[in-house]
Amino acid sequence: MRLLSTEQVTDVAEVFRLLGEPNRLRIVLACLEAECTVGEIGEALGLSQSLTSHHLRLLRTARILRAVRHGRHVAYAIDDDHVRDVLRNMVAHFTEPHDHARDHDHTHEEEP
Amino acid sequence: MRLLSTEQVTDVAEVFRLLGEPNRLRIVLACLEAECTVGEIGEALGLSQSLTSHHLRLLRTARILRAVRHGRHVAYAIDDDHVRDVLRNMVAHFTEPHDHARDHDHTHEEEP
DNA sequence: GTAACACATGAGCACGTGTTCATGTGTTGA
DNA sequence: TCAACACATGAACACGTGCTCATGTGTTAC
Repeated sequence: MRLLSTEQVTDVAEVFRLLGEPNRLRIVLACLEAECTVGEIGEALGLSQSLTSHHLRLLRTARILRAVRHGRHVAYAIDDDHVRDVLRNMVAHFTEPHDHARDHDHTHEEEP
Repeated sequence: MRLLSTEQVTDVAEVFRLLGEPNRLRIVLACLEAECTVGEIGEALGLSQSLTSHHLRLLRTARILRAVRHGRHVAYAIDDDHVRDVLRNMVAHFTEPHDHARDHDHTHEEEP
C-alpha cells in the first residue's frame, strides 16, 4: 500500500474528525442518498437551526457536503464519493452482527 | 442501504473520532500492515513514550488495535478488518490526484 | 418597499481533549 | 533480590470544540 505524506495524513484525519461528531455524522448520513434541506435535516435530527447550519458549514468547507440553493431553501448532498464509500462500508460493518465479547487487554504470553 | 440506530451512529462516530486525531491516525496507519512495538511507533512518529501509550490505550479500548505482549515488549496491530478497509479506502482516495479547485459555496441558482 | 421565511454567522460559555510530568507495573538478566 | 528496561497510568494544564443566543443575509410574496 502506498504511504501518505504528513499533509495527506492531516487531511484524512480532518475528514475523520468531522465525521467523528455524532450530530455531524447523522447529518452526513441523512444526505447520503438524497439531497436534504437545512430545515429537513434540523427537524429530522432534532437540532436547532443554528446548530444545524454551523455543522453544515464545517462539512461544506471540508468539501464533504455540497450546497445548492433552490429558491429560499438550500439543499445539501454528499460531494465526495470516497466519503460515501467509507460511510457505506462503516454502516455495513455496524449493521452486521459483530463479536464484541473478547478480551483485548495485552495479557497473554506468546513467546515462552 | 440499511439505517443505523442511534447507538450505532454513536459507535461509528466514536471510531471516526479516534481516527480523527493526526497522531492517532499515524499510529493506526503504522500498524496497518504489520505489528508494531510501542517503542517503534514512538520513535517512528517522534512521539513521547507517554503520549504514544495514552493514544494506544484509547485505540485498544475502542478495539481498533489489539495488543500482544512479546517478552517485555508490547506489539500492537489492527484488530478490526473493517477499519483496515476504511483506512485503505481513504488512503487510496488521498493518494489519487484529486480536483480541489472547484467552488463549493451555495451560490448559483438552479430553478429560475 | 417591506414583511415573512430560510438559512448563515459571530460572540460567548461550558466542557472535552491532547499533551507533559511524574510515578506505577510487569519483565528480563545478573 | 535488584537493577534496568519497556510500557501503562494518574494528575494537571492549555487549548479546542459543541452548543446557544442574538443578529445578519438572501429570497419570495404582497
